[in-house]
Amino acid sequence: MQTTKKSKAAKKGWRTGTVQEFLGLTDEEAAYVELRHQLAKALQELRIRLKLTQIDAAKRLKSSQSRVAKMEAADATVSLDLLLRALLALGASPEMLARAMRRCA
Amino acid sequence: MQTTKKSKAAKKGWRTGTVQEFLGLTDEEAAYVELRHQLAKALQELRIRLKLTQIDAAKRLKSSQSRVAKMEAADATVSLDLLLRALLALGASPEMLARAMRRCA
DNA sequence: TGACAATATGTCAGATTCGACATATATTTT
DNA sequence: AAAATATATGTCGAATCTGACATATTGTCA
Repeated sequence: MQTTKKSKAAKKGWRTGTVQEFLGLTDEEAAYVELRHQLAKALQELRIRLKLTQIDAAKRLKSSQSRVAKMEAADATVSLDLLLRALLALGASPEMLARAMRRCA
Repeated sequence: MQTTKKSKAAKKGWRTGTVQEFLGLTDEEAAYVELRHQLAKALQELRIRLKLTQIDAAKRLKSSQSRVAKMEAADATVSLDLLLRALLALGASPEMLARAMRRCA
């Protein structure tokens, strides 16, 4: 779609730009947020591939359903630490983690 | 050197095995520890490549020299979260992180 | 539709992790 | 080898993160 969407938006008087610009994030912060989202997504995909409910997953992780929901939503109260431990607990391979990292680029 | 070292050790009456076996870690715990160590090493390598002292690095990370030392030592009081934020703050690329992950395999 | 399972969101006390400081131990320079 | 620099280790109050629970919302099937 290239510039189509953007120029249409401009006509309507919208300002355009990246989320990063809008929130005034540094590159580092943006990378951090992106990383969290990629890992969160990887976690959800893995859980679903294993055909587990969030409650099932919570048991394996020795956590609670609500926390699993927050992990998958990359909620601000969830650390990268927890996300990674959760992925490992569901059997994610280093390869899988590496792929998630790559997606941030 | 294959089995040489191991068999020599056996002759001397040493028990052999992995650190994981010795400490009785689950696969998940072992992977977590390994991950921490790889990231810690990557951080140190990056800092040195940038010719920064731990104090210099601490300033960029808005942290303290002692904490940087602990990060590089993969100290138990340092979270993966902090390690990753530190790497990003020093400008590590997603590619670099992916490589560190891979090394865990 | 209404019941039921799954997921999402808000809150909080206890646990963990944080930066900072003091101090010990290398390592380098003179 | 003493001084100067760099790194490592111990401790602590404050800040953040965690699991658990309550509750709301969404999705699914009879």
